[in-house]
Amino acid sequence: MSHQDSDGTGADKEFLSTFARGLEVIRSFDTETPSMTLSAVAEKNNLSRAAARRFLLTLQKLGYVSQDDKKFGLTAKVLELGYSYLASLDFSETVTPIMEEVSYQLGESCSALVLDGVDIVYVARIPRRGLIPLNLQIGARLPAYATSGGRVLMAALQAPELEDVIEKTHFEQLTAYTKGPDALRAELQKIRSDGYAIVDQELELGMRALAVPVLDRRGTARFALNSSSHVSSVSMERIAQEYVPIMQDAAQKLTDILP
Amino acid sequence: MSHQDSDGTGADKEFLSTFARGLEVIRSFDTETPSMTLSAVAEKNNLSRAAARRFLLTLQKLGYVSQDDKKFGLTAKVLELGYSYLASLDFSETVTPIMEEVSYQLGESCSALVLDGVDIVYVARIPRRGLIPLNLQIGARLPAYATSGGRVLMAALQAPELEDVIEKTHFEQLTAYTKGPDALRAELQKIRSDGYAIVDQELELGMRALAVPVLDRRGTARFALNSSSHVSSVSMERIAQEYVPIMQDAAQKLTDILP
DNA sequence: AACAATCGTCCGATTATCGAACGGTTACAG
DNA sequence: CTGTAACCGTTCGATAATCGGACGATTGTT
Repeated sequence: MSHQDSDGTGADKEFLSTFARGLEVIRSFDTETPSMTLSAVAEKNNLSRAAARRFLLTLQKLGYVSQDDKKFGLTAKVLELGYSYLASLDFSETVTPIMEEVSYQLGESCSALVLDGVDIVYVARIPRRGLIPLNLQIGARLPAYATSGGRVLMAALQAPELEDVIEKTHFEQLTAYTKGPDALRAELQKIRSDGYAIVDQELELGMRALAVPVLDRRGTARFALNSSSHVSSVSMERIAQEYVPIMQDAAQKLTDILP
Repeated sequence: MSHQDSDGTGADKEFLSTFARGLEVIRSFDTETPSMTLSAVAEKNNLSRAAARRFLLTLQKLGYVSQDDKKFGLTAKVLELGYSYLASLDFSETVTPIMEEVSYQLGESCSALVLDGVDIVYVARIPRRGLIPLNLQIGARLPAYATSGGRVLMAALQAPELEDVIEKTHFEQLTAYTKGPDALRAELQKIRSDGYAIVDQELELGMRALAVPVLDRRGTARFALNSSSHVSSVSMERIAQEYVPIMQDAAQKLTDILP
């Protein structure tokens, strides 16, 4: 027996498969199948019916799923799991007010986001009044390489981690302006010296976005603040000259606050 | 028979304790302890260090936790778990636009929420421009008994379920206006005949809230729409005469859309 | 009434999980 | 640079947790 895994069986002595499978069961509920019968859950997760039933009963006893006439569905309690993460960030008291101030000064939405693999994930958001073009809620994901927030966070990575992200990224020509890996590397250099990133219609035509990194006192990037606007409402020059100082000011305030 | 547990040991043949303990480990990360050493996790969850390590390594391999110099912390990926639930509601395409319309017409925030135990949980939200008095994000909880949304959803429950909720509720005199269990029962009767609920400063002084139930075509309440405003901005009469029809109109539109 | 498609339950077989014990690392102090 | 403290990593036999095939019960349908 090898003590390393990576053999086909994948059986790792310190991998709790029951736990991992249970998490998969939670994730197997999605838009297409918001509620499933026991058998459907079993099939979707490659479990025996008996096993699927054990997972569902466990989740039910814990309050994470409810049963409605043979069909099982998630309850709002599963949001508490994600909430553990948001609570561990502890934004609501300290960070949100500063973001509201930014949103007010710019007259635009303002979001906080972190890097997770090759994606950015929204962790806080102050929306702009009016119809929201991209309806991004907390937990929403976008590809890091094509977003301003993703770029400032990538720019803050160490070389090996950055290479890892770039390698795993699936570069797609989302608009005519979307940069590829080589142009991205050059852009990251610029971002490092500038201290902010502006992305002009690379994710979606008509949208411009600005982001700055928020560092803690040790100088490590904890998350990014971003704001996006329509091309019609603001020029690139105005973003660089008016928006950037406001965002950097907010980022500095946050640095002073963060533990 | 005796196939029921409820003996002290609690060992239930169809309860996957490894899974349940793993979920607890996720939830043990909170605002006070956003990152913990292996030993801290073990202690907080009454696990041996070896066991805690297995849970953490499993979570790490799945990408839900990351390790930073002996300290473990959740990653943004745990939000995906909660996202399974939001995806299963599938609000973003259909429900949100209607809520935006309501928010625009009323000039107030508009939220969608569901009942989970004795709490309501926000599942979608269109915020009002300006400083938000209660900064409620998706996943946030409030006590059902003192909120308009909670009341319309309680009013829609069957008698035994309703009794269960009332019994489990911890009634607190949150403001001078907060109703107790008896007044609540009477109020629920009124809500059933009116088809909407207005709560006047029972949760927080200065805040009034209106909610209507959203039914599916079979007539079961799926969630509630709510809107809250400052006492200074709108009278009770205006809520009843102007706001209610707009909300009920939106609820009807949603009924036609829902599967 | 027979059928099909579910779910619930049981129980011996299997293996996943457990934890005590030991060894290693780092940090700090004398 | 020895000693101590506070961590973490690893191992392995013991044990309990989990598995799943088989059968029975239920429900809805033709």
